[in-house]
Amino acid sequence: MRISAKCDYACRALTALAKEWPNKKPIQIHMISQSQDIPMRYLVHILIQLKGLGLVTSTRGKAGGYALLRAPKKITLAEVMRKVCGPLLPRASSAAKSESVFATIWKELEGAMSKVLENITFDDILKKAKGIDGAINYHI
Amino acid sequence: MRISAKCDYACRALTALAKEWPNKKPIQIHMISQSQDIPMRYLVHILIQLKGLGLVTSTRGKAGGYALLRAPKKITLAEVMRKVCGPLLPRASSAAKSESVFATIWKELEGAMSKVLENITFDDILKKAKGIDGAINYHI
DNA sequence: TTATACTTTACTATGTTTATCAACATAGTA
DNA sequence: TACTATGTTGATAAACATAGTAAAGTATAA
Repeated sequence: MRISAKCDYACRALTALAKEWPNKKPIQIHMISQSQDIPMRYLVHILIQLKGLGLVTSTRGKAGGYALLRAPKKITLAEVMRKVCGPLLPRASSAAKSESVFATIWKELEGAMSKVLENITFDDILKKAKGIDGAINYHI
Repeated sequence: MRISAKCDYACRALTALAKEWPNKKPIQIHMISQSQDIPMRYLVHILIQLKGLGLVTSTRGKAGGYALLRAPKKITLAEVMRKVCGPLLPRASSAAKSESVFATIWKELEGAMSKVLENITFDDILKKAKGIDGAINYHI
């Protein structure tokens, strides 16, 4: 089991947008791509999805780009993960088998994950990032 | 993010074997396939992997088959998941990016999952399954 | 009108899941 | 020993999902 690249990218992209909150100026795709080291051509699709999910808004034309639709404090990792990565349960579980022991266990596991992710907002992530960047100072 | 069918199958197969513990007689692949509703040709490969991981043993020839190598009580879901499904972290995370905020968060998440899974042994699963089978009585 | 940046569609590459088949190993029997 | 039924092992390939690329289309500020 793995967190997909797409999910990781989506979270990192949202972090980049959260950094600018509540500025009015939108951020261009290539900026996000550079700062977060995400393949630009792929990021395009992810941002469109995030827009469809009601997490970000977009502006076209010159000085266009993307911006958060809500305050970072109001966006939890749980919401993003659920929307972008989908549920934890295996696809194959049929109706009959949904009564199986493991259906119960996987749901229990999903609950434990949610508990952790509900308590992390993108405001928290910004604070954590500042700590790491300050200590290591890796980026230019 | 999803629990792969393979992981789900592996757990169900181990449950089928756990039911027979500590009988001496090995269980054939087609028996496991039938009772757990797992595609037989695929199950073959999963069992070979489980054998390589030191979870089960196999006997060839007439009356051959598979059996657990340890008591169900001594096998946790955490061990199986870690071995079969691999780590939670996204593959793409490079060395530089491993210092990223999300690398930390994904590890935290993995820890929360482990805590749940460490506390579930295949003995527990057998008991749960009995409860469900007894109540619903779905299988022939 | 024009440059710019988002939007949409189509395509390629890679990896995972599942199915098929031939080769090999073992136990029982004569 | 040789034969045979039964079952494991391993290689290969089709079907599908994911990850990433490319380029033409569309909206908007200047």
